[in-house]
Amino acid sequence: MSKAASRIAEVLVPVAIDQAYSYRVPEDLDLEAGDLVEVPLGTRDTVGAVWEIRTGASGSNLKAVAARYALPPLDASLRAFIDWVARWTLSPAGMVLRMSVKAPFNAVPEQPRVGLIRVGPPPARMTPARARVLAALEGGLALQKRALVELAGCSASVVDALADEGTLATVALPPESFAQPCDPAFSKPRLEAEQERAAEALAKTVEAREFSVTLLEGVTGSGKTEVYFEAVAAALRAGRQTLILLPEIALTAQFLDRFAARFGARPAAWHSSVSPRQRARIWEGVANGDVKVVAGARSALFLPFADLAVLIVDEEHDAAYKQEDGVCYHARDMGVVRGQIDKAAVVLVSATPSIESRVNAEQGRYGHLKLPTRFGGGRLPAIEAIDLRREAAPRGKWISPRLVAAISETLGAGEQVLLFLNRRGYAPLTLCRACGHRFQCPNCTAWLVEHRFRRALVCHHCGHIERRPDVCPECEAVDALAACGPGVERLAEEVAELWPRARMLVLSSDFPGGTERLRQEIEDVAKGACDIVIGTQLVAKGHNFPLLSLVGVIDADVGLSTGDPRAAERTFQILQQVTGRAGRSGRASRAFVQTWQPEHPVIRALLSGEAERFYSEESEQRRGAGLPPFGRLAALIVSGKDRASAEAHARALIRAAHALPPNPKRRLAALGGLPRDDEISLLGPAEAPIAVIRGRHRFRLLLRAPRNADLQGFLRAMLATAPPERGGVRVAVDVDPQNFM
DNA sequence: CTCAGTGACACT
DNA sequence: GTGTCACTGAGA
Repeated sequence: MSKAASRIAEVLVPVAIDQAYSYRVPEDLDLEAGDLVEVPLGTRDTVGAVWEIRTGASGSNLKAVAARYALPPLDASLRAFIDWVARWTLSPAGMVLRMSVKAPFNAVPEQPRVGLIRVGPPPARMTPARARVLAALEGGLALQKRALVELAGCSASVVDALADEGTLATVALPPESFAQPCDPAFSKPRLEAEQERAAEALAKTVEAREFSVTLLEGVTGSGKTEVYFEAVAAALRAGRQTLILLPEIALTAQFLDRFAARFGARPAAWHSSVSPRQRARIWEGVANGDVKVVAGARSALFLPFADLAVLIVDEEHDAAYKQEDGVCYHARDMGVVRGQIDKAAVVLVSATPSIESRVNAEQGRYGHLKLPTRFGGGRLPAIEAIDLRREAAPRGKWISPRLVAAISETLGAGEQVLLFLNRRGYAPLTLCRACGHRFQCPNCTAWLVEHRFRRALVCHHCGHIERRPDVCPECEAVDALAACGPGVERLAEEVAELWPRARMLVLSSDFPGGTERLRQEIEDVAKGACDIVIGTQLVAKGHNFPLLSLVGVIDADVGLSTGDPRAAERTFQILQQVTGRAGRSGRASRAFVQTWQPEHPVIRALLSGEAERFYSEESEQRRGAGLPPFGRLAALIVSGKDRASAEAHARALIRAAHALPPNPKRRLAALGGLPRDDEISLLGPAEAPIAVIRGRHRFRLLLRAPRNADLQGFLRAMLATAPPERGGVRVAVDVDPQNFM
């Protein structure tokens, strides 16, 4: 009945399953570990990756592998990485695999690309929208319909109508541009002695062909990018591959062009707006080694590199490296692991490194290269504090007289101004002057933020939105609602009053038109398309605004008292980054920081330029509190539609933790106090839902452990003994969470 | 009695 | 993640 021995493939499928499933290998199929195959799963056929081939006594009771895809196999190091990430994040291995393999299968079949081009006379009836379409096609440019619609800001039907009238015609476009070969010798810049030393040191770590991590810490404008490009050059000379990770928003044409100026071609770009077709091609090119350099957002970390030599994490402190949904991971930390498994050189780059990386460098776990001065003799802006207790703005205004004068002066000199305020919307709080009613989110403890443009009150916590009423819902007073405090919209109002002739742009994450449009706007600003930029934190992120010579921080204290243990670090980083935006092309520049608490350690360190002092004070505090990087943290987020069942489940988890076998290596510490030796302490229980997001009540349990404790082991045991999730209750695990609420 | 909507469950 | 099955409540 059964054969003596048959080959069995252990196949991991990209669904929420933690183990590989066993399939029989047909006689005529030659399979190896790593091969991508099609296997039956339930009623359907799905993609899978062969995790292991073994011989078994009988495979006749197993389903058979259906086929092998003609794609490069996942090599042993990628498989090891996927396993490692799954264990670390406590996610099903299949879900981690999914991040690696979905690209080549999502591609739509190659379809000819068509563009629209102006061929005929203007239409009989001209409208503003039609005019914008024609303007976009000025100079015989051919654009794809989607791009054209976006650029002209009109609907697709406007374009269709113009095509019907014969004004526009479709033409075939050449296939999408693909990664061209990069030349390490294309245009090597002249580096200064300091940069050159750092560049050589990085190139050496690449040439060593072994795992290493180096923190490249350089002030804004110190030429960090040019320095790490030399590590890329070293990899290219060896014919090996490079991955440059960037926060999503920093992946602009500006960055890609800068790369092209050095290497003669753009790298392969990998981010959310790259088409599925292009993704599939990049995936294959990376797997077979043809694509040498990828510049990508965090998901690029899971690409199947054939021969990764160097992995660069630019702006390594950026919170955007944290993936919050699905598999919860931090791309910087997982990048270090990938480097270790692939025996690659890892380079962490920042002007304001995370405390974690800084401490690792100081303790000798990472190499440490510093670039303390600006390239080309450029000077860091002089930072001045404006003590709002003495120099407040007039009532209902937010720009103090001294900053107003500086702005006028700068505009008069034809230079750009950046005003930074990390608050979206018009006003962070609305209250009734008659009865004192404050508009609060029905779900969260947060105030509702007025968005005047949208005429709405919005919760920035959970997304709840309601119409802004004219009448107080409490006392029914008419016209008594008062906006309290500034948001960027309100600041824009003030700027428009003060400098009516200045060209102004508000950049915030709720910018209408999405990321692509935002990227475009940022590039226009860099070219001088506006005089005053008002921005939330996204303006702090690694863009060059070469014409900028004045930065004004409207309220430096926003975010200092949020209860998040990383609040001080975040504020320091963002203020350092945003004030560093000024004067990058060597012109004299200034930064003004308006604050209510000039003696706060973060503000003091910023003003004195003593980053060292901030880092050592903050590290000491972290050490004292047992927080990362000296201790470890994990959060369990319990969510459910029904508040009571979610809360009950959170309590059941706590009981499960306390009921674990009395293992001296894994004792639960009493609440509060520091975990000693290898104890793990449970902070909580959360008495109230921290938020209600999309109708789900979320509770958070926090676990704190010493650095060497087996936190994952503890969590696994805790989850295994807890009652099963039911009643729509979900538990998400976040190991070493970056975000607290 | 049917049908859409919801949740629990299994998938080799 | 996704398809299936059982169960629920609204409507003919």
